[in-house]
Amino acid sequence: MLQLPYLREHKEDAIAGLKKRNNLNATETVESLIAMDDERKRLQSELDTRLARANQIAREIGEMFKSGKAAEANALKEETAAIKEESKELESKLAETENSIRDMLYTLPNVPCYMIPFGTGPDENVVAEEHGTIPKLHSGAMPHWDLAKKYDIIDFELGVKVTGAGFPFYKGKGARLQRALINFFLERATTAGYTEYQAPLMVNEASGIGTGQLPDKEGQMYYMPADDYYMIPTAEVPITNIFRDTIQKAEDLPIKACGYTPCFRREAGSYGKDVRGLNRLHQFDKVEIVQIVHPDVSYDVLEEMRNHVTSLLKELELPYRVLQLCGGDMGFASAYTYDMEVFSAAQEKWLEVSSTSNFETFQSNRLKLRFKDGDSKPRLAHTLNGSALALPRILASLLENHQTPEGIRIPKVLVPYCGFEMID
RNA sequence: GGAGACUUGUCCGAGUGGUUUAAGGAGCAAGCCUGGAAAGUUUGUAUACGGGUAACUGUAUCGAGGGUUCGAAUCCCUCAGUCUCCGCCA
Repeated sequence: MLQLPYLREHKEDAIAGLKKRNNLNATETVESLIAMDDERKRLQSELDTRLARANQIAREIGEMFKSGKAAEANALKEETAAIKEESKELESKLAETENSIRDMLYTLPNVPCYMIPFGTGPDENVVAEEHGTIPKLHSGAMPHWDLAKKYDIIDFELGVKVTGAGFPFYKGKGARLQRALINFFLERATTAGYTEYQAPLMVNEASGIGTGQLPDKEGQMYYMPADDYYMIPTAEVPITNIFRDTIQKAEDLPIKACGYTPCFRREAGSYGKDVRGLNRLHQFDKVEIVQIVHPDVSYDVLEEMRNHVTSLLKELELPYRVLQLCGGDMGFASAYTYDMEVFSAAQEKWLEVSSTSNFETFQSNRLKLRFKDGDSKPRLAHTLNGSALALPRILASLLENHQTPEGIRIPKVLVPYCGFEMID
């Protein structure tokens, strides 16, 4: 959520930035927010005047009762009736104005960093880095969904029977490989200084609001009405919300946290070959890394996180590229996003396996996540997160790229984690 | 799921309608004291939104939200959470 003082002081920058997101009427929105905020201030100070008077009267009445002047006290009481009525009216107008401001701010996306290019969609993302060579597959090479069947390591039909489409079973070496990947990713994250958490897989509404999934995008999350909980779409939600409503000490920054969780996404309306096999699931596994940092260093930290993610891909011997997303393709809360994609050799396409973003103060403002340097005023921290990594597409790419006529070769780095060298 | 007790500031803790503008203590910070430190002592020590160049000042916040009252940490209602006991349970 953007901050009103920021919108006031950097109005032109904010509007220009929002326009990078194809935001049709950024100017109008920002102008009307500022006007509503002026109104809010006016109402607030009028209300404060009334309340100050009412408090004063209450104190005077107290004194009078004490000194036995009950009659005078009763006379004073009459004055309060009018004040109360005015206060009530001002209060409800104020609440109304505050709600309108809040609703508008909730639906307003983050202002992209000044370095972010214009662009209306995925085609205009910028390739920031490419690494590795695309493997030449032997004749008879298969896409991962056929490999999964051939080696009996993933069962999509069984998932449909037990739950529904998008909830596969991993089986035998498939399951062990998943577990190996999770352990490998967690091991690398904790070595890099991230504290590991095992988080709840359901969150309450306040947490969904804190990281920006609510109130706008409840459609992407599974919802449990009996208890008013949401299944997490990413570990970012519980892990970042650990720090909601806190004031950190500057010397404790950066805070680095990571966690493995299954992730649940409804992804309504998806279909076709883009969602075939492991390409898009309703439940998938992911290791997430999160940092809470001082605003001065957040862009250095973003590069650090990018390097962390790409080093994993190198170790897994997967060809990858890093995209710098353009304004039109960036997520709602992000100021700057890198997407990491691996090449899936049999499908012959790039698959997104990580999205690593700097949210600047957009999340921390919603979360009320601040830090304090000595006696200075609390300031909003910057938050960042990244997938490190999402499993299914890594698995798809591993299976397809490393397939041989003899079986699927496990990258060396994973062998100690899964305990076998080939799936055959 | 049932019954009861409870939730106060950074922490502990007092407070059942009006000098509570939240006692007292601990911690922390600064000053004094000291050769230096400890002890002692004094002062300060929350957050949000306003007004003011500033000193300062107004309002709100005692788990959350509502209500009663001229006035609520205190009384009433709803909800959440913690603890104890009972029931059920991996």
